[in-house]
Amino acid sequence: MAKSGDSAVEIHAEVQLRLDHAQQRYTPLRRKIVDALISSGHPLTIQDVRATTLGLAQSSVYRNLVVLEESGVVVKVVTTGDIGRYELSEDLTGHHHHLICSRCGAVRDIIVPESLELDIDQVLSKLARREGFALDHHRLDVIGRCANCR
Amino acid sequence: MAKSGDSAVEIHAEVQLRLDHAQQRYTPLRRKIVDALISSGHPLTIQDVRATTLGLAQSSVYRNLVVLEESGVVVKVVTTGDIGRYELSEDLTGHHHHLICSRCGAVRDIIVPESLELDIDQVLSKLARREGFALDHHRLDVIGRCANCR
DNA sequence: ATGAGTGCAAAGGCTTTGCATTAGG
DNA sequence: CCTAATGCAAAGCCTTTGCACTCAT
Repeated sequence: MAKSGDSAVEIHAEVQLRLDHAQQRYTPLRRKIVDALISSGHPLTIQDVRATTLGLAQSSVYRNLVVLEESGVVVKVVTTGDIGRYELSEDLTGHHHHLICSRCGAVRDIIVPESLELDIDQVLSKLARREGFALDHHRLDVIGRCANCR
Repeated sequence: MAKSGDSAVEIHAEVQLRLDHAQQRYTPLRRKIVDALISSGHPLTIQDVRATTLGLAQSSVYRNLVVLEESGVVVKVVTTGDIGRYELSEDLTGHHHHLICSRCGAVRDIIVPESLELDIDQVLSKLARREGFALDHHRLDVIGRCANCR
């Protein structure tokens, strides 16, 4: 499986596999979206994605992101709730968290020490079990003001 | 200041103070909204709030939640991104985190050990500083499936 | 009387869906 | 050929705004 540090070609190969598995095609448009996500390095809005290619229908971007999401290639990132942002699945790029600007919604990826991740997972898995939840993953975000919005 | 464990009357008193400070009135409708949030014990959607009082205009709920948010009484909780949910500010009810059902969006409050909170804050404040962010707060959510949605 | 709060309805903004056209296997 | 993908436009859904009416000071 693809993992942190993979090159673009390796990621594309893994995306191909996942789409195959989901019986979906890896169309040029889907490849462009994945390329945009790879090169940006942070979650992109639909408009961000559209901006990377001229004459790209909005509906196509939405629909393809749905397909990519259902195939386990991308995930929707929830920030301030207004608009959706997408990034490559963590098992393609590595586990990380987000620094979110409460004013402009900008997102930057951050990585916290493995030891802290383990502590968090240990505590949360217990709590989830106690509440009858089937734990999927955790989300640790930092909310603040980015340099531009101070 | 009000803090974890306060009774409803103490919370109402503190809300009154905050609204006064923001030069806003504590109207019957606002009191009902606060009551709904106190008694529910978890974040409520606009429709949840409306359901607590008959013949309550949707726009009034939205507008009052804006006022309450700007006055530091409630905060908007972002879960799966589709619909907004609101809860009382943490300095009225105590710091906590959320268990979020990825299917139905249900939210339950959870409290993690203080020692873990401290570890998280220490790590995140460093990372935020490094990225030029003015840290406001952190958000640690557990995403999973609730007992009903397994 | 004067300004805030409320209800109703219309407008906005992001997202989804329908349908005809085009491309891929 | 036949199904999937795309573009365009319309529809949906949650949220915000406009406006007249009511309430409180």
